Parts: sequence; C-alpha cells; structure tokens
Amino acid sequence: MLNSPFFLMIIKKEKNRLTVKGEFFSAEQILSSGQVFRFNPYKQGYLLYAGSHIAYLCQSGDETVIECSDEDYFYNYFDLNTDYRKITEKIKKYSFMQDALNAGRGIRILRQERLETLISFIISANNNIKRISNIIQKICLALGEKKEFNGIIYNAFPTLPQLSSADTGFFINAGAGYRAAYLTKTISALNNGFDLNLIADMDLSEARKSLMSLSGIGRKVCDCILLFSYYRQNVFPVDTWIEKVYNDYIECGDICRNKIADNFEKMFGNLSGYIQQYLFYYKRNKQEG
DNA sequence: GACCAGGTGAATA
DNA sequence: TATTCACATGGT
Repeated sequence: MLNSPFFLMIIKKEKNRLTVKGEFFSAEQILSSGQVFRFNPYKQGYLLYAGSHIAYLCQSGDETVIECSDEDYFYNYFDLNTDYRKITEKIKKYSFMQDALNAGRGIRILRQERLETLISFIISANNNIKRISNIIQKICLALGEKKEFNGIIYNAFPTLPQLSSADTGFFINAGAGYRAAYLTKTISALNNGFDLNLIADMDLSEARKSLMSLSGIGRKVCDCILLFSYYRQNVFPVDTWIEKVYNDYIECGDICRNKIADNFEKMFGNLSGYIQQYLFYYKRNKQEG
C-alpha cells in the first residue's frame, strides 16, 4: 500500500496488481485517446499490450483494477506519480476548455516505449486508428515474441532486431501501404547508429531536428513521439482533429498545421500536451456521436 | 466515385 | 521560405 501523495486518487500497488480510484483515471478514456493502439475489449474490461507487457483493466464506478505482468512498469506507464488534479486546476482557467475537461477528465499522458511509439506513429500518418491498430497487430503477431500471462497468450512488440528481419514487402503485406518504405528506412537508420536514447537529453528544437531526419517522421509524428514516449509536455501535436478545433475555437483561416502547433505551444507552454489530449478526445468523440 | 483518417516527402517557385 | 501533389488502404 502506498501513501497517495494526492487527495482524490487512491493507489494500491501489490504484486501483479494496481488499484486506482478517483476521477482522474478512466480506462475507456485513456485507451480511446489515440495514444495507444494495442488493446481490445476483454470480459468486463480491456486487455492492453505495451512493449512486452500486458495488463487487464477492469473499471467499476470510479475504481479500476489493473492485473498486469509488472506493476512497476504500469505504475510508470500510466503516469501514476503525477497529480492530475493540479494540472486540471490550471487548465480550468481557460473557459473554452470546460467541456473538453468534463468529457475527458480521466485521460492521462502515457509513458510509452520509444521504439514502439516511433514505429506506431509512422504508421499513423494519414491513417485512421482502427487501421493503425490492425497493422500493428499484424506486425506483432509475425515478429514479436510470444508471451503468456494468467493463461492469456499474446505477442510482445518486436525488438529492433526482430523488426530488422522484415523487408518492405512484409510491411506492405501487413497493410502499411506507402508507409512501408518509411519503416524499413527508419529501422535501417536505427541499426546504423541512430540512438533513440540521445533524444531524451536534447533540447526541443534539437530533438525535433534529429527525429525528423528519420523517414516518415514530420512535425506531427515527431511531436506525438516526443509527447507519448519522451514525456515532453510542451509539445502540441496537430492532426486533422486538432486543426478542426483550432478553426472552431481560435481562428478560422488557412493557417498551416505547423503554425497552429507553434501558436498552441506559445499559448499553453507546459500544459500543451495535456490540453492537446483533452481536445483531441473531446472533438473526435463528439464527431462520432 | 469522392472524401476521410492522429501526414510526409519531393518538386516547384 | 511556402505551396502543391502523390501516396496505400479500408470505411462511409
């Protein structure tokens, strides 16, 4: 049992199990916020796959039980050491954020693995989330190590050597389309001295310049990688949904996405990543309903 | 068929 | 520097 450092969230950490309580954790909201592509409904909850790990999330009321292969891994993964009450208190000051906050209060910024995030978001370009998930699942099935937890068989995300065994034809066959060539080029760069760990110590512009030198990584994919696997909270990835939001709330015009991202980042600073996630979730779900 | 989905890279001016 | 276009694929 941990002493929770904040009020509304009670966290219990036991072997292979986390218990989370409070308004700032929603399995449904986290999984459908577009950060993560490997999960599926299972029994009363969801199975979630991350790197070589697996978790079963089951939420009833405001309590979520997470049965998982590694409780320390998922404690960090779900960013449970961060007080989202403090963050949302600051965001509340922006009146136009009220609805988005109320709709997605249970969202958290995940701390995902670098290689998996990088490969996943190269695939995400000009694509939709269902297809992205299918493509990644095929890649994991074919290349990832087979694992077992509590009787559930699953595949880990492939390691770099495992990814390197695939050629462009394999990724086309997995459904990646024209992004297949981006993948093999970038995987090749990673095998030839490009060190993802060095990005963590660079300042933002240097990190961007470096990541964007890889094939298939432009400003938006780069910023998703920085936010979801390097926890750079001061980036504001701008995709088609966020562009709609900007046109709705800020100013409607023909401003390019990079400029929108720059403007949002100036407006919101270190709150950028959080605000981006609340808005993405809100806009995308409202559209579907 | 046209348009869309967590856009990028190359060509062009 | 900014603008324009082609690019796989599956769903609506």
